[in-house]
Amino acid sequence: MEERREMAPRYAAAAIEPLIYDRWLASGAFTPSVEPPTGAEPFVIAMPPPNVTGSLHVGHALFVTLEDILTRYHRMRGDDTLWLPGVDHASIAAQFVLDKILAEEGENRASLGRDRYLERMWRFMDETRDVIGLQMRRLGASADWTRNRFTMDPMSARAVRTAFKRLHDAGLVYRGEALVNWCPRCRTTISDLEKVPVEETGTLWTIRYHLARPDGTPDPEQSISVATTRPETILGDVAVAVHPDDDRYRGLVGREAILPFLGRRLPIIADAVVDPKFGTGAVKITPAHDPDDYETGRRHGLAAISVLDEEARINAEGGAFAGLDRYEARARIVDELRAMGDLEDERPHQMVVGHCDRCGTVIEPRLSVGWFVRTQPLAERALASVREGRTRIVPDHFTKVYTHWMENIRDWAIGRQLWWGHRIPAWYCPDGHITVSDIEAGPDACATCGRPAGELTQETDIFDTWFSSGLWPFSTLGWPDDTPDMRRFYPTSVMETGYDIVFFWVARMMMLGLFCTGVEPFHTIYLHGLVRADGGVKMSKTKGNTTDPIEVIEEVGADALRFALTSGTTPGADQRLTLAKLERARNFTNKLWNAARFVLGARPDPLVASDGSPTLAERWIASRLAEATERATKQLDELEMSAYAGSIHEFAWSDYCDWFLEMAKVDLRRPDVTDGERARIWRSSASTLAGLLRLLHPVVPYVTEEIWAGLTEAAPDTTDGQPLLIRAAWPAAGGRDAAADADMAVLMTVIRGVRNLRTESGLPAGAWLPLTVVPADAAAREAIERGLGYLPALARVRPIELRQPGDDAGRPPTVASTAVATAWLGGGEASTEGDTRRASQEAHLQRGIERLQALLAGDFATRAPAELVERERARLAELEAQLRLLVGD
RNA sequence: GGGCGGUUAGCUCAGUUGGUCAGAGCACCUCGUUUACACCGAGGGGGUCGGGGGUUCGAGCCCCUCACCGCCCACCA
Repeated sequence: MEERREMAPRYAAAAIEPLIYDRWLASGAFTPSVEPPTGAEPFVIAMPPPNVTGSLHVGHALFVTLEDILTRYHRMRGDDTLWLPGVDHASIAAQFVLDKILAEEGENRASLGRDRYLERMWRFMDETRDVIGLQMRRLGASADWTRNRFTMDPMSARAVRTAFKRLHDAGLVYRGEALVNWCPRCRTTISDLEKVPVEETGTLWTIRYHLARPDGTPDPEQSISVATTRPETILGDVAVAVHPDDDRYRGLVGREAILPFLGRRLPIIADAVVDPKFGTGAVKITPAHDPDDYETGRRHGLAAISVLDEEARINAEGGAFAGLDRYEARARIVDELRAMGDLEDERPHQMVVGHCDRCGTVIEPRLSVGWFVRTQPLAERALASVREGRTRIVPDHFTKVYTHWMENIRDWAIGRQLWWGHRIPAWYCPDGHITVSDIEAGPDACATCGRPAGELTQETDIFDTWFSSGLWPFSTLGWPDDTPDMRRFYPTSVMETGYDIVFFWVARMMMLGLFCTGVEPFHTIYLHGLVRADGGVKMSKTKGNTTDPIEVIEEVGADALRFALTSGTTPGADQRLTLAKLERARNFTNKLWNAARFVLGARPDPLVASDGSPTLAERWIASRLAEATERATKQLDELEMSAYAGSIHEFAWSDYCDWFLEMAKVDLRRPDVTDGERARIWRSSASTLAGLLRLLHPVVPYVTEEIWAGLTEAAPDTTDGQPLLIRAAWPAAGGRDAAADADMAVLMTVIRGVRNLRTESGLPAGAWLPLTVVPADAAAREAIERGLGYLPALARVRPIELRQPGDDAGRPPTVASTAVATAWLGGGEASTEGDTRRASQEAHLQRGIERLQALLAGDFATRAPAELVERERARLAELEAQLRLLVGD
């Protein structure tokens, strides 16, 4: 342990934080004890494992902070707490990133081959995994690193195989042909979720198809025109469809048109899918390249002809256009149609085009055979869990989003034609039988015909990354085995993640968790918002407006970043991280530091036994601490992290620093104070500080831990002999002291009134002025009497004359009046400025009085609860009294 | 085309079940070198809570409607 340093006036977060993290790590505090503490409730928080594709951004910092707050809180509560960290292998994203790196090295997937490519990927993973781990630690993540997991580790691989086999056995996965989303650049299938719709202005071309004469040749006189945004796909046309009730085309149904360039005969069919009002009312049918057409083709028994290859070039089916890229082909076809006189129209057209979420390339619907999860049965259970309250979504309004998606869910294409990921554990035998196995080495023989393993070939597709991510809450704990961790830490208490991945991840975890384990994978889904750049725009690397959390930490410290990200937010709502917010948070850590510097520095030496009874300041702050503790506990239990941060900030800054410490100074410096009393007052300061540190530790763990270290030396009895705050107990709320609260309220009112009066009257701020106080009644007088000792220092007044109620003889024009007392300062005449202020104050009072009089004259007085009416009456009386004083009767 | 969220002081945002809720921080104005902190202290100015209706004794908070802003979902060629 480093030597105790002199506390500097500035808190040097960046220098201190790493040392503290090492202390935590060495203490083993992050890892749950081998045996769960007796009687402890389990608390398990789940995090979205970051993609191992690079370093963390400030959005990751947000989830680390929120999860760490809950983890630290529950650990202090004595719960059997686990926060299991890890990373996700992110197949498509990882390959996208690695491909770019390889390109710089003059290599590519093909030049390396599968094995060397994967080798290179593992090296890349090892590097980034370390970076992510270090960043999380720097943020203060008190996660259990002994259980650090990776979605590509053997434990996860086994869970993936098992889950797939069980789904297969249950008939919930199938292999089949379908039109899938294909990214020609990533060269893989992607799910509907990975396809992002982009509004674009394209072109709507109208193309004339000549009708076939009986001999099969095009009729130059007769034609039918179709509208399309994708002329290149006409090469795959197999029919032309019109609406059955469309009189314009009634006579044509059953006849045939001739496909330009290829001469294919296209039956003209009738189908209600056609909107007669759009375009020409006649639609070209291209089953292999359009989802609607695919369905239409199936209904009419039409062939599906693929004309594009995996890189979206025209294939051999395209005749003379073969080999051309889809956009080149489009231009050529349009040109030639125009030359032939068969391009009837060409106009700009607003449309939505699907792009690859990863690389931005326009997605191509592509006919292929692959593996799918039959989602409906799974979704029904996942819906019931939320509907019936076994899993709760916070904030609540996301329940609707979740429900809507689940109710309209479509089968999930889980195969990916990539290399990096879990290979689908299905084997094919030469006779076409499929064997699914959960054994790592694969099946011994074909499950259907018994052909030996040597004759079987494994599926080359890998799983969609989200399939393995979807098993996260239990694949990380040893499932499918019935491990101690499974029994102890499953299901998860709070699943904390961003709302942007509820479908990708949360929904899949719900479905797979329920299927695999039979229970909901988590009790609560807490969704946070996105962190946006200053100005409200989304952060993105291409825009260059990302915030590097480590840079921020080096500037203001991890605590400040954590506090800034936590406070002033609403669950599920986006937030902007501004410099002002970070500075405010940094100032707060500095404030704490200095408060501690004062308390620790004020320790009487020697510190004798305490003597005497607590002062008003001591009793009041104890009462306030009790209230703050109660509130913080409730807020954290209800996952209101922002409100928690705000309320403790308020308690620390206002109650403890601005009021209590200032009053404690008065008590400590009283000339007649005994050593025993001084010791008692100081111990109150220290123990309140200890309580404050405990309450604050979850959100600003470093600075509180550092101060705690000082406290354990200076006042061991306030820290339970616990050298590390991270292991200290969350405080139990003490009792309130109603009498102290009431006295303090009176005193604060008087002090604020006098301070206000000083400024309002234009009296010098630094001057000691005589004060006259006339209490409103005997009770107020007693309260003021009890707090009288604090008045001189806090209001900078002396001497003080405390009169009997009603005795306001010699009252000058400028006074401060409140419900509890009237007071005035001597030693100065009211300035001109004071006069104008008085005028505005008078108007203000007048307005308030009129409003209250109107209120009390109406139905309010008879219909509202009596206590409310009373309260308003009292307010009116007070305002009237103040006005009388102001205008001098 | 549906659905959701937002619109509160100059800025960034809090406002739990309708009744001191009109708030915080920053910014602004005045004052302050009292031995924790100027990354500070004291005081102050500033908002008809997007517009318009309605329910209620009483509405940022509930209902209707309109206007912007943002997001999500969606197969119209």
